Amino acid sequence: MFDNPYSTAVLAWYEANARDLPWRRPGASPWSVLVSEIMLQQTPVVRVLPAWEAWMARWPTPADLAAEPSGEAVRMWNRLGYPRRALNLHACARTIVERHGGEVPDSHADLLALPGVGSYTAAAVASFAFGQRHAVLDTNVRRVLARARTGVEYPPKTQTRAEVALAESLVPPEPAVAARWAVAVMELGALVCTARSPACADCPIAGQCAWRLAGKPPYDGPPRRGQTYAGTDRQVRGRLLAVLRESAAPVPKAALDVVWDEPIQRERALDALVADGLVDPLEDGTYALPG
DNA sequence: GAACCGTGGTA
DNA sequence: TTACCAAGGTT
Repeated sequence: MFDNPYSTAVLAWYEANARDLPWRRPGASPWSVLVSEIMLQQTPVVRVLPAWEAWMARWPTPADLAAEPSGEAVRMWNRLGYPRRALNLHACARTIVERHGGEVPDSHADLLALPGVGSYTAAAVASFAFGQRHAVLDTNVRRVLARARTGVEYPPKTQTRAEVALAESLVPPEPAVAARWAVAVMELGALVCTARSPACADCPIAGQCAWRLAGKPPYDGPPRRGQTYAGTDRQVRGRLLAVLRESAAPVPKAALDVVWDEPIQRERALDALVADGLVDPLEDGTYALPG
């Protein structure tokens, strides 16, 4: 087996250009890596940095978080978005304490069994925290491979088996090199091979990039539309939860009612938050973050 | 497989 | 201003 045709150039580029992110430092614990990966799901690094610092200062180990009510995790999550991730992280902490002796498991299968941990996050933690050999396929890597190998500007909207097979075919054989490759190619996508205006002049594999060599043909597939937000249940849920986050005490329903005029949608959103375990309806008719 | 799940920055 | 994008996962 040989390393892929990009690895030498990408690894050298990473050595010189990697960001100094706290969860990448030598002393970073597997727990701190897991926290970073959950926080980074669909969320930019610049917004995760302060949240991660505060989280790790308060709950340096899974046991520290597991000892708290889940609502404290939701409150600490603040406005990072997708607050069920806070619930997931809290459930991860309890599972890690109850089933793994308080240590983040190192096997891909055990990681995958944790709530909120899918194939990407399991591979990322196994690779970054434990130095294992896995294909780590996130949105950055998908874009790099689409361009360099497939010759198109953007990957398909949903991940395909062909993309997984391609990513797996490029993983260097040595675990330590594979782990380095995983973080390096991801960083290349984040800093150089970006979605909007890629900096091909700074790219270490520009000479081997199928898309650039084809003259950078523009994307011609179906519209890659993002979800609209204004007026959706998600916006209502966000407002409702914000009220509870900002209140130290349980709030009367009237305090929730004022955040959205339309009662049908408001009730539906509140019911969904309760069903999701993000809101606790108390017996006296008030509402609170879960205990 | 498509829809849903938050929030904020940028062009 | 609207639309897209940001280290995805679950149903």
